[in-house]
Amino acid sequence: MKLLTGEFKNMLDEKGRLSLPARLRSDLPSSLVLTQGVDTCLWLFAPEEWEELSQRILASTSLFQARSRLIQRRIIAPAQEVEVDKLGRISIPQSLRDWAGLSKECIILGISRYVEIWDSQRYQAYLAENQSEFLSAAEELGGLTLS
Amino acid sequence: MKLLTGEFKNMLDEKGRLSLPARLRSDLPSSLVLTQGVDTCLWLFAPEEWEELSQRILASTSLFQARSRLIQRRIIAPAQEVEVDKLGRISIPQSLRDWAGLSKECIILGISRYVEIWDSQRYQAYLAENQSEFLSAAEELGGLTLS
DNA sequence: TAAGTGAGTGGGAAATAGTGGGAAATTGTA
DNA sequence: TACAATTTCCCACTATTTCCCACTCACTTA
Repeated sequence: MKLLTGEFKNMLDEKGRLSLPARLRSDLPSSLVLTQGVDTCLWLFAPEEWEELSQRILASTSLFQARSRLIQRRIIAPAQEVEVDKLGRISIPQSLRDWAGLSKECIILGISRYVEIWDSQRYQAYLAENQSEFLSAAEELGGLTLS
Repeated sequence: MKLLTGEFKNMLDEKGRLSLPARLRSDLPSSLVLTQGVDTCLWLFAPEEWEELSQRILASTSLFQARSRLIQRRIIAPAQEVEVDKLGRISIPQSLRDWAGLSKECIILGISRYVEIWDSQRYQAYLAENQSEFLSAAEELGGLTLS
């Protein structure tokens, strides 16, 4: 699969539609799966990727364990299929919009195998809060070098 | 790949384009990957270098760990492919321009396997702030000798 | 010193991407 | 069954990006 990365800022319109950045769009199919992410953002997957991820989650969780049910309810349950319209937009269901706190300005992150959608202010706050954590995580990558 | 070094000062034009210094250009392919660096600068890689680095990062991080997501969002997500136009310029996407605080005067650093792009003022400030840190880091290299 | 070459800068025109809004269709509700 | 509300489809406008070319300045070479 191609790169599928980049950080973009697009506006959610009054009808709850969001343009996918052209650079990401060209590598995505016209039918996608949108769900709640682990932080307060939405995750957008190609159907095959979602299929694989959800199967793996289901395989490692059980109906009879509280923690498992939590995971299933938080990740699997909210998933909805969305279509890319012919101008390259998706319409984000109200429930997901509310949950992620999307107001108008959104940040769209391509993370190689999937896409994240954040409310712009929340994302800035998230980065600010985690700046020092990031720096120490980066130090830990110190072992990685350019060959 | 050849040694890719040198410190250059070029101007970002009003459309967000930056000339790559001719000396670096001749050793770079016409398609490159630009992303956020760990400090407030941009990193520019040849695609193969980036491919290798990003794969190693992705392989050592997980969608389900907070620190991993932070690394992915800060390093992997902002990466975008840029083309060198036939006059040797790259067009720096708005989001990266804003993030690195590039206004007009930019410093371009060749660092052997990759290139850094700094806002001139920020780079000066960075050097000034870290002068004593540099001196002690140099001391630590004491074991290294010529030969 | 003058001409030639190469590097960097700037700007116009065309193409593309993003945004907003109307009309039709669908859904839910009374 | 009729009405209201929401969603979907379609089109138009505007801003941004991309492509192309011209200009200037500095350095080299004759």
